[in-house]
Amino acid sequence: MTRDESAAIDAFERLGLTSYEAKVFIALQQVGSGTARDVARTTDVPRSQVYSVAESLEERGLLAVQQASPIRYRPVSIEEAQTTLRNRFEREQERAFDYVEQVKRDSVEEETQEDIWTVRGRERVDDRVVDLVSNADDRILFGTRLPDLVTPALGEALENRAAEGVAITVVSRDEGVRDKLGSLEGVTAKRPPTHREGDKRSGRILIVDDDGILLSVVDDSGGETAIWSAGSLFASVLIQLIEASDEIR
Amino acid sequence: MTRDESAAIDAFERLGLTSYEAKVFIALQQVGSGTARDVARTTDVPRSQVYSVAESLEERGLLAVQQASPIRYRPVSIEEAQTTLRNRFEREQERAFDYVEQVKRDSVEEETQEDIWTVRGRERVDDRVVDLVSNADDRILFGTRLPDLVTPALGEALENRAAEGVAITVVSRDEGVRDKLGSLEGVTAKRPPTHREGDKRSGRILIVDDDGILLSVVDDSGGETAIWSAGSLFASVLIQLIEASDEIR
DNA sequence: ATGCTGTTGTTATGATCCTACAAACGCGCT
DNA sequence: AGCGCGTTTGTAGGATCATAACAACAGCAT
Repeated sequence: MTRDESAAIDAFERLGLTSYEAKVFIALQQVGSGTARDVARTTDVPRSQVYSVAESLEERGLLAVQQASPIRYRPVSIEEAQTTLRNRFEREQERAFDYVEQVKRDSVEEETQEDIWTVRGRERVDDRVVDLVSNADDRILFGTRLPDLVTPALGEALENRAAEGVAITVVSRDEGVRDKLGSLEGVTAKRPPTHREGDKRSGRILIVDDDGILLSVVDDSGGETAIWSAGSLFASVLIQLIEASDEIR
Repeated sequence: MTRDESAAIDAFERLGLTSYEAKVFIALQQVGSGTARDVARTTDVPRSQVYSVAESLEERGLLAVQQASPIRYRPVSIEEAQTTLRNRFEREQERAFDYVEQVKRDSVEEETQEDIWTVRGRERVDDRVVDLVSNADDRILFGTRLPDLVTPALGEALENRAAEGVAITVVSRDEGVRDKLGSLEGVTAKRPPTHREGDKRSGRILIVDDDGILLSVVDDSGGETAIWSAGSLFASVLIQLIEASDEIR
């Protein structure tokens, strides 16, 4: 069992297959088609188990069963397997969220709660940044010294807002960041006036209108953690404090 | 626990969450945000379990944790949760199939094996039909008495083939089927010459070039099962037998 | 301070379920 | 009988579910 193979099996497991199912499917893709014995030979799945495993794979639409003696199995094409799995995923997701949308509380007033939230992980922070940006009505201020933190999704969101007349300022001491975002229609890119030499931990800063703020830091191992708040007194006070300093402006 | 709710929980489980995780996520969407106790109140998840469950949900990016006392939890928006899950799915699928593609045997000769395969389930049959159609070079003959078995994907596939100069004939005694497919560019729709009154079981028939055939039946409970073969002597013989009769033509 | 009460967050402990894995069995064939 | 095929049964291990116990702490009356 190679390193790659067990990684692939793990991935299949996260897609909802059991490890036997993953192994049988992979084995069948290797040998093209074959009997239970053929499959058992190329994997460490016991032959007696192949039958039931193949049956459940058939129900999932990942292989075809030939009624013969001995029974032969044949995998569907890779493309077909992918679309089958994807369709299944979309169907389940729809079912799951349909209900959630039904029962979701209309959280109207809740926006003004005095809450500061923590988000861990680069992608999570990405999502939150885009979400905040997308709700901007008046102005957006975004800053980071790390080009990696400027994602395509952020660019799109900023462009959309700019098209709606939202004033957008990007602040960075990194030329790449300024070029990438400054080239967008309606986006102004600046250098921060001061330069703190020892700054190796700050990640990004985002200010939206006068009531939304996000601030992230990057720890030693590269993990990003952000705090954010929107529509709270906290947020507006923090914004005032930050903008009173001349770090960004 | 309503019927809908447990269905939604099942769907979340198939997406890879545990039932506790699903319950906590749903509960948080209902209440907006809250403490472990709030969550435990609106579900049957024991409060002591909420903490660890919420932690794993945070790792999945489905909720945010507020560092306070007591700890407060807040779900991400439904849209964000969906894209997070979808991204995860796509990533895993890519990982899984990358490996499969690496090791997939170049099954060259294998096409000409003498095999007849069985496919169970409407969607599976749909997929196979589209796959066979897409590989047609010369001509396609498709027939069914059931309008439901004419899917959009089939229509597209036929249109594509027609554009490549493949001769396409659709045979049905159902006017709706003839209209739907006959209206496509390059598709000829016909009525079958004979009419067997007692035919309540046949599903669809597909003949591709002179070497691919698929035949499906519908059982009492509406389930569809198909047999098919391509590139085999079986297939060509069957095609000759069928076309010798005047049932379709 | 002291003691009481209720809550919070953590941890431990069975019960239960599913998968992984192994072995045996019935059957048809030669 | 001997052999391969397909089915069935049994067991060990792990994850999840469900409940309980625990220390730490805040509020409040003595």
